[in-house]
Amino acid sequence: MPQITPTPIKLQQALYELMWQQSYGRVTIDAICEKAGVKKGSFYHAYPDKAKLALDAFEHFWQTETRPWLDESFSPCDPPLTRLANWLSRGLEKTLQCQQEYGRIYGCPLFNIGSELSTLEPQVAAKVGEILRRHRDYLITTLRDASAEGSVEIDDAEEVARDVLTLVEGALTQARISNKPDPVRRLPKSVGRLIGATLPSPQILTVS
Amino acid sequence: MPQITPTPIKLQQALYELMWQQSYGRVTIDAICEKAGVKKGSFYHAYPDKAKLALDAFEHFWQTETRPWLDESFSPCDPPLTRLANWLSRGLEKTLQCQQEYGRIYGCPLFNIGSELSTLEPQVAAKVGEILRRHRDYLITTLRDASAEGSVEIDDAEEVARDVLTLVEGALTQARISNKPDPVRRLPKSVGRLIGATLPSPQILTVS
DNA sequence: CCTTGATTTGACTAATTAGTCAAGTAGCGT
DNA sequence: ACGCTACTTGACTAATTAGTCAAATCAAGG
Repeated sequence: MPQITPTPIKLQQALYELMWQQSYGRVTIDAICEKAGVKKGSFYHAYPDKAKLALDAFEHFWQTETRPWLDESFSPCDPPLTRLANWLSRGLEKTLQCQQEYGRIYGCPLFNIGSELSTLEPQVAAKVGEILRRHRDYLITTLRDASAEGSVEIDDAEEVARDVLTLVEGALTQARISNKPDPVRRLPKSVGRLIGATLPSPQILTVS
Repeated sequence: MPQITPTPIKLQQALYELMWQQSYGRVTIDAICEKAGVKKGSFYHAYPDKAKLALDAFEHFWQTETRPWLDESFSPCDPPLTRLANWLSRGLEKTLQCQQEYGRIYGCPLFNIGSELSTLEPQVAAKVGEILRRHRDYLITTLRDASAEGSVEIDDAEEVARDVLTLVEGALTQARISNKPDPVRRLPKSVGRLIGATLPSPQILTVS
């Protein structure tokens, strides 16, 4: 009879936020425990090490935050280019919100942590790669739709989707390094250039 | 009468290589010293801490490696789009060489370390930003030349240069995360898409 | 209520690591 | 040769950190 406890999730959230704001390597087990309000023994009862926790942390964040967000941004309700515009607009929104809340731009944990850990924790890097692939799938679908609709001229939607994601993640990293939102602000124009189209202004979405 | 000793440079090289292959945070002072063949006391004689060493390490690598490399790749001898093609071709070359030599793709230390340290060591992040700017200047010049020549149609060379650099750095990071050269291999096509032109095949350059 | 197994706790160990320092060495000008 | 200063060394301390463990606690079924 498996008892259910909030400890693993508290640990996941704690590590996720800490490594997003700082870096994976800088976050100690003690810091995770303190943030999660949990003692170290409980950590080691729930997880054998930090890397295993990171795997769950990424998956949990994907399921509870990223996926719903992408589902809404890329709703087939909207015309394909509007989906792209919405996604970027909401991304900028989040970036600015982060800046306002923490006085700092943290960018996207996937790229930051993935790059930091690629040589040190291959399993975590693989997880990051998998989640990036999930992102890409939204773009592939959207670009295919845009192509079918005739609003862009694209030979290989997958190729272009890769480029778009690379550009967006790169811009988020630039924003983190420079602590300025400008690279993200420029994205609609940049992505437009990349796919050879002008993105429409995003449909305004009010948070419920 | 300032005595001159190779210690600082040995330390710079050691830290640079180690943090490129692993991460900044994972590299200990002891590891730097061992790699440099120097005792810890000498480290602290030369530098007050790791961050200050990193500043010099980035500058030293720029001066001795990156700058000569870019100067040659972007020689105004060649037509602008050929310069771009050369740069990307040599970048791929380096990536493959790295893979062959170390069995791993390490990407570009600027993005990796810059992103890792942006919130933890602002001075180092600022240095990274500065060096990225130097890279960008090569691209701005090149795109201006291309525009003047009429081989591309660009309204704002600086904007596009930013995008190109973002895409390239993003691709290098993708390559590091996935440990595959494909994102770098795709770059000529991707950059071509971004600037709305097809890059020529690179001029073959034999190493002296 | 009582048992059972999951969970939590706090105190513990061992290892790693940053940083210090006094003593020694090496190079250079005079 | 002498003295000055830059540099090097190895041994040291103090702090941090990962990981362990036996005992305590909790939650649920019988």
